[in-house]
Amino acid sequence: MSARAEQKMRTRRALMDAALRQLSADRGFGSLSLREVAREAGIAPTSFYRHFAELDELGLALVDEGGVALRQLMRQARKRIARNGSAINTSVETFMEYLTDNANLFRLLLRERTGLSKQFRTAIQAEIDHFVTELADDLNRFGEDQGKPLSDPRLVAEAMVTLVFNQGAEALDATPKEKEILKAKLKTELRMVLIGAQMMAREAQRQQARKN
Amino acid sequence: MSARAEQKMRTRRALMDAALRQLSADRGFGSLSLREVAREAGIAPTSFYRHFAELDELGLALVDEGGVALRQLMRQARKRIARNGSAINTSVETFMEYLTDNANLFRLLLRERTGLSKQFRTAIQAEIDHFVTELADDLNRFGEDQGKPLSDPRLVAEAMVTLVFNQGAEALDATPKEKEILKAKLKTELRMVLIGAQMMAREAQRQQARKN
DNA sequence: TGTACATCAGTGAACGCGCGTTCACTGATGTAC
DNA sequence: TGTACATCAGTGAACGCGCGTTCACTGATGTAC
Repeated sequence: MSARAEQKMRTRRALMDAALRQLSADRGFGSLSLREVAREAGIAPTSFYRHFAELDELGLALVDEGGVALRQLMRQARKRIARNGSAINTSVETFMEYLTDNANLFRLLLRERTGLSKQFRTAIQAEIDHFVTELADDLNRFGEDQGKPLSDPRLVAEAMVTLVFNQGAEALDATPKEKEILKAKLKTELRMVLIGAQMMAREAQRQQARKN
Repeated sequence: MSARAEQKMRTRRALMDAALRQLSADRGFGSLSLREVAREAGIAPTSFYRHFAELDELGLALVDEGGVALRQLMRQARKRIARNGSAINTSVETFMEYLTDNANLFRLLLRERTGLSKQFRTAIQAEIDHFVTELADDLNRFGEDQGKPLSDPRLVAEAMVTLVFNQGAEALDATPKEKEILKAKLKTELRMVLIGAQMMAREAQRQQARKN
């Protein structure tokens, strides 16, 4: 790549990092201003337009990065589960690790998922849907392997993701001690859903058997 | 009350209604301006200060109203459950009814629960905690009555409220048809959690028995 | 009931501020020959 | 390799805008006697 192109990439990166740095418990993406982000990145406000047509475009680029992080997280969790077993424990531990390492990126996903801009919500929903689909596949495969099929794996996956993301949002601003408590709670919640779904599948099977 | 005090109350009400009216899928409380709310309420911007010291104070008054709605909802649900049985079905139906009737009030609660202002989050969390506590009591009583105790009723209540509020947020901008689907999904999710918690309690009992 | 004074919800002009966006520019980097 | 021209990331001045907040005011309502 030419030196010019490399420099351009570096500045683009600086803008995205500047925006991420300014996200926190009290600053949503919607409260950032173009001038502020440019200032933080060390460039003139007008230079911003060499990289993005508007602030939201930068936001969507960050959402993309969040999606990448989610997919990486899933791959990592699978690898670890294959080694350790203990799917729920391992998944929660992996999730929390990623959450901590990419706090502001997840903050963006978790916050803007129900945020102001339709465009943001749609983009994030797509990433989450992908995540849910993958999880549903895993749950299904896992259940069949163990001879404990699940009723409605997709719904189970949705419920689990809802619970995970919600505790995630709380964990973002929690102390390490609080995080441990949240992890324990989350694991129990997930186990409840999983066991409930197994019982419901068993019940449905029994009813089916009676009919035949 | 004096005519003057009555007029003042009416204006205050008009300000709160104006703010509520401007909340929607694309407008969070944080994006409202004092001037806009005053304009919509039909008074001069400066008159706003006769009623609230700042915009957030109005927002917190709305959160209070949301809390009242939540408590009313709970009372209503209990009454109906006493009549119909079918706790989950009835609760979900009642919740969705309230959600629809007070769409923008719930929008405020659901959105600002994870929103920008610490003050808002704290106030809303307090309302939700109260809600969770009541639900946990109900679950506990209900479980004992039926001879099916629950493991950790408080945690079950938290998981349920998380699921309910999340589907609620989605239902806010859903068509009636989509709402029916969301209701069905939510009921199934709640059933999974409940059954799972019952199974876990039974399992714990068995282990306890073995030890003795 | 009538009068004189106090209260106070609502007003309009004015302020300074940070914002997003435009524009014509500069000067280093890239390219064609 | 050297030269002449093209590209384009970054700039600084300038714009109009809506914002929150202050201030001194008005005039209807309330109160004391």
